[in-house]
This record gives sequence, C-alpha cells and structure tokens, in this order.
Amino acid sequence: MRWTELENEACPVARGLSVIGERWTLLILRDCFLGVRRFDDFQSSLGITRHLLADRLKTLEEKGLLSREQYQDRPPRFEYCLTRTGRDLFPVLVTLITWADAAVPSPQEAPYRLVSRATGKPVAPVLCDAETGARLTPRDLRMIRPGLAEPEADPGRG
Amino acid sequence: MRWTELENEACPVARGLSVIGERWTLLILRDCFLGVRRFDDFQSSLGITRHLLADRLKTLEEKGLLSREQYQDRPPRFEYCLTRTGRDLFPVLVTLITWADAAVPSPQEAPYRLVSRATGKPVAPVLCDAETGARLTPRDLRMIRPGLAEPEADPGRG
DNA sequence: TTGACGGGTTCCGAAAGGGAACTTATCTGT
DNA sequence: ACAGATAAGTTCCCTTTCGGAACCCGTCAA
Repeated sequence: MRWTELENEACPVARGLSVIGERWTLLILRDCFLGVRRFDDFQSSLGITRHLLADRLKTLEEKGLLSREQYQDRPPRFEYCLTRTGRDLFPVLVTLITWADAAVPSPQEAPYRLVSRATGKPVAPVLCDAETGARLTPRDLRMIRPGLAEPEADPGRG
Repeated sequence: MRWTELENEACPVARGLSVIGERWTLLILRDCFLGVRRFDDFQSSLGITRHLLADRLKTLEEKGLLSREQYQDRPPRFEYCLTRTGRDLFPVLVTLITWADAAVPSPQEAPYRLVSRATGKPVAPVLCDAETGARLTPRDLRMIRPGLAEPEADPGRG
C-alpha cells in the first residue's frame, strides 16, 4: 500500500483518506461548513501557505467535494462551495469533534457549536442503527474480515 | 495555525487532527480494530516503512490511544492495544467508512464489514440526537460561531 | 554456528511542506 | 496619469518529512 495510491485500495478507510487524508484538507472543509468560501479567507483563517491552499482546493474540486464557482466577471473571481459529496462528509466532522472534545481537552472554549438547524438548539450526536434506531456504542460494533479468523479477543480491551 | 502545533488550537477538529491527522495514523488504528497488535503485522498489512511505523506507534502511545504491552520476557516483545480513548474513536472510523463507500466507490468488495457485536448481523450506522433519538442528517445540523455573523446561506448549497 | 523471528534503528535520496516575494487584472482615490 | 488596494494565484528556495533498503540485537531451534 502506497500513500499516493490509496484510492485504488479495497478498504474504504484507505479510499476515504485518499481524498481527505492530506494535511490541512479536513480543516479546509471545516471552514467550508462554517461558511468560508474565498481563497484569501481560507488563507487567513488557516495560516496555510497560499501554494498549499491552491493545491488542496484544486484537489478537493477534482475529487468532487468542492465546486469552484465564478462570482464576478472583471476580474474573474471564484469561490469554493461544498458539493453534495462534500456535505455528506459532515458526520465524519461531527464524530471527530465529539471525540476530540473528550479525548484532547482544551482550556479554551470551542469557537463554534453544533446546533439543530430547525430549533437552533445544541445537539449531542451519537451513532444509531438505521433500522432499529438502537444506540450503537463502540462496544456494540465490531469490524470483521469475512473468511479470516476472528481476533482472539476484543481489540483493545487493555 | 501551524500543523505541528495543532494541539493548542481551540478548534476540536484541529486538536483531533493533531492526534490522528498524520499520514498512516488512521490506517494503523483501523488495523487495531481488526485485531492487529504486533509490529511486523502492522508493517506487512500496511506496507509502511518500519521507521515510520515505529514513529507512529510511539506517538499513538504517547497520545494515549494505544498501550504498549509486553507479552513475552526473553527476548522482550510487545504488542499495541487500543486504550479506552482509542476505542472511542470508532465512530469516526465508522462514519468515514460509510462516507467513503458512497463517495469513493471501488470495484472491489470491502475486505471487512461492520456487524453488531450482539447479533453478528450487519448494521447501517447513522447519526441521531442523543436526547430525542431523532435522526440527524447533514441538513439537520449546522456549525455556528457564537458572536459572528451567520453564513449568508447554507454552506455549500451549490 | 547458521538461520529464523520479532522489533526495531540508521542512512540517504526523493517528495512534500513552508515562508516570502512576485504576478495579473481591475477598481478607487487624488 | 499614477499610487494603492483587492483577490487569486504562481514562483523560488530552503527545510522537514517520507520512503526504500540495509543493518542491529537478543533469543531460540536445527
């Protein structure tokens, strides 16, 4: 497995990382969800070099997560908008935020919150089974490789 | 914001990425959930260089996601087990898998499946509100920055 | 005493990242 | 007409990280 050829792997984690696994990419997408659209706004928000930002935006456009849309003619100017595929990534960001708040605590207050679009109130998102609606904690799930022996015990019981 | 100092950011996405955002890290953790524990098994599973693998495992131990446990005395041999904090990352992996299966399709079949630990049957995990149990689609949530103006419209409606 | 196993470390060239200045096109003020 | 500002990149060059391969160490079995 080579990092630069992850998109050809059978493993969905590897294929996912081929799109969002590079340095800065998920932070660019976070800014998109916060409403950032323009090159200089991403740049000042992230402190990333302009070179790298241009590269990441181009890749995200090519992979179909952002669309580059012209918002003025003379001189031509563009903004970067989340596509359907990009918006579908929101649960990943949500679970990452939830995990990081518990696992990597910070003295500072978070600069944004997750709220319901309908009520405007904060929500605490958790995983459930789509069919039964039953809550799925990490202990309720396992990853198995069909055809291979099971792990001898729960991974990471230690 | 500097990539090497993300752990000091107020943003939980940035702090999360300071732990799991480096090349290969999430793939190492995927292997942990599949039951891989030993250095050479990670190495042959990933094709990563031994040097980089040693570095990533050490970092994951320092950050508290893995514990290095001796399983034999002479010569001393160790295995890497998920800690509680590491296991808590499972929802991130689950949502990433769900997204990648839809967004980055592959001709090959996935090498593993998500199943219920209780019933052994496949599950389709989705996000719900912990309080009400209501399903949370990406459209039901928004990220807001308190004190700042709202984005003019839905981010990425285009 | 030779080879295998498990778990690393060292070395070095290649690729990616980072800082700063430069470019291009247009509008605004003087 | 000219200076400066704005927006979106691009170029240059140096540093850090990655990647491939070989090497090292302790132990055990043949």
